[in-house]
Amino acid sequence: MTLASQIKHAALDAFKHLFPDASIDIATILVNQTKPEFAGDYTIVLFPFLKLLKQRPDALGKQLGDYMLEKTALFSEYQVVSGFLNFSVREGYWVSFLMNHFTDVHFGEKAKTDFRVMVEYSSPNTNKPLHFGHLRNIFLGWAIADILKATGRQVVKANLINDRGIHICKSMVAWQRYANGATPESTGIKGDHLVGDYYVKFNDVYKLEVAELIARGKGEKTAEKEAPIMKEAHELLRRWEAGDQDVRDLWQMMNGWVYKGFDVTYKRLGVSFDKVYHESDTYLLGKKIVEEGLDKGVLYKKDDGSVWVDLKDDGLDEKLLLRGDGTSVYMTQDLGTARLKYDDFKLNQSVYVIADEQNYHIQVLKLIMKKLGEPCSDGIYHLSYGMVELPTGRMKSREGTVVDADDMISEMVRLAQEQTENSGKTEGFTPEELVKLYETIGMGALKFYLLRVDPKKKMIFDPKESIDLHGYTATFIQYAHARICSILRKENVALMPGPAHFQSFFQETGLLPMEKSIILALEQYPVILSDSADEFNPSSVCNYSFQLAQLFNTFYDLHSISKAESEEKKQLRLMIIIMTASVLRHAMHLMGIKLPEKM
RNA sequence: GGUCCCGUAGUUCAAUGGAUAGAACGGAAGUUUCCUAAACUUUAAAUAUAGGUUCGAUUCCUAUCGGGACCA
Repeated sequence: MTLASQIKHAALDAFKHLFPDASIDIATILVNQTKPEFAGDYTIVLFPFLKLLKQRPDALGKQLGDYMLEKTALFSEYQVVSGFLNFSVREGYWVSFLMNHFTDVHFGEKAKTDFRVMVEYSSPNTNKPLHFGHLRNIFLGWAIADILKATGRQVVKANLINDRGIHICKSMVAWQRYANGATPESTGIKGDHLVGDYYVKFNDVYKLEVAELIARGKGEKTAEKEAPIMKEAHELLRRWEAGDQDVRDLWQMMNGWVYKGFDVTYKRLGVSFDKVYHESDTYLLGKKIVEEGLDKGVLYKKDDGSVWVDLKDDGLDEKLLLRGDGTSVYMTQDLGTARLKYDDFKLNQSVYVIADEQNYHIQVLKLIMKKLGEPCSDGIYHLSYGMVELPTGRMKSREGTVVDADDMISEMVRLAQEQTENSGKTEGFTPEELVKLYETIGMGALKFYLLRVDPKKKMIFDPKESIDLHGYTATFIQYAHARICSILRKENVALMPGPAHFQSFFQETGLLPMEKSIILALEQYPVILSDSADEFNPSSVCNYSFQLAQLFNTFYDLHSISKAESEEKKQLRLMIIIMTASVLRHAMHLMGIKLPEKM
């Protein structure tokens, strides 16, 4: 049990004993870290209980403090300062905590349960390459999946590829018309980019054709409908749905190029999936579910044959589920996929990592599933994240303002190289090691940049400003880690030595403030992890890791480890930095970020 | 028109209703015979506005002003 919750329970006991008549919920007991300007380590806020217990702050604090001091062995002293009860934790607690955990590479994790959760993330369309926004999605999905895993869930990482629909048909038309059979092999262009180029080409041509029709006197709406290239795209889609072999072959070929391209990017990002779904496989199941819904009377048909669900009782609107011509909409295939996911894995929870522009869509999906009596409807959780925008607003592929993911990765790695070379830190590395190092620093910076912000908040990225490698960054954490490793190398201590390496001769040694601060921070890691899982928020892990690295850097500047005042101090500090490095590695590993041993 | 989200230092971000609102970048001033200065120390600088609830509000409620998303 963590220290904070031990204190809560101790306080609850004290309340029960001192005020047997009052009933106090443990949730109302607030235990905070004591502000640095006051003496103490942890603080109980007394205000919530004053009225209920008819007590003055000082008197209540004294009773509570005396009782807890006597009944537990945790505290050395306490002070009451205007409604706050500040406890100082015994040094022995910190030292034995450190000795018990400093070699535990799984520190912070929870025991495995059989709670099964799927995290669907990435989920690209196959008509264009990944962009900066996708990166936020991918890193979030990866991080939250690993956080859930570390806190005891069985996790399935899933990717749902939107491989069918008008968008890919647009690329197909443009390719047929203008590519002269160009392939990734013949052009040397990465497959997803090649297909994306023809998607752009489609829009260019489309614009011209519309303009021409308007010039010939057509209205704008009509022109947009009648532009030949658009009609061709719709014709392709119709033939695709009808199973036309030529169209299917072309579709398969071009999607194949895209998948190859995506795989290269995924590999470089260091992410993978346990299960990949394709919407071309699930949309028919979606139609079936809609028909079942009609039979159950949950859904209804309008005169034109279209199928709807009425959500007015839930404060929403009517929602279309099948068009009059029987073709499906996004919602249809999402219903199919949702059931398939459940059937495949018997999930307790199904997490969708999807941008907040689809808040309404997911809300509706969940509601419809519930109405249809689908088993996993309550388990649907929308990990909704804010879009990544440019200072000028949203990225728009039509305006060419999209920041490409592959470009961004290369740029970050290049930046890492540039800064490493500028600071003259390339000595002692082989060329291969340097390549690896630049990749580690560049990718780390990119991931951290996108994960350090609360997912719910939209973020603004200015391509003119490069992502920093100083301050609140992965680089900062990596550097702290490398410094620790450097010390351990010089001291001939393994990164993860056995406990036997250290003698248990620590008594009350007189911890320095910085020594205690770091141990205290380390002690909190399990809470950070568990909260981050509960809130689906990796940014708190980033935040914590940065603070821990900051503490270490301050400590490092203030106190020598290898030339500590005594052998005992040296041993203590070695344990502190071993555990610090270990926790940093653990936390960053969950973010998909590597920490070098040398940089 | 309807629903929802967001306004915190110059900038990018923190702060389960709790003590004097924290960081980072940028600004100013310092630190290298000493374990990696990608670091450390000091310093100036912010809760959009007006009400309300509360012992206590950046946080909850109402209105206004600004920004954004979605649904016809």
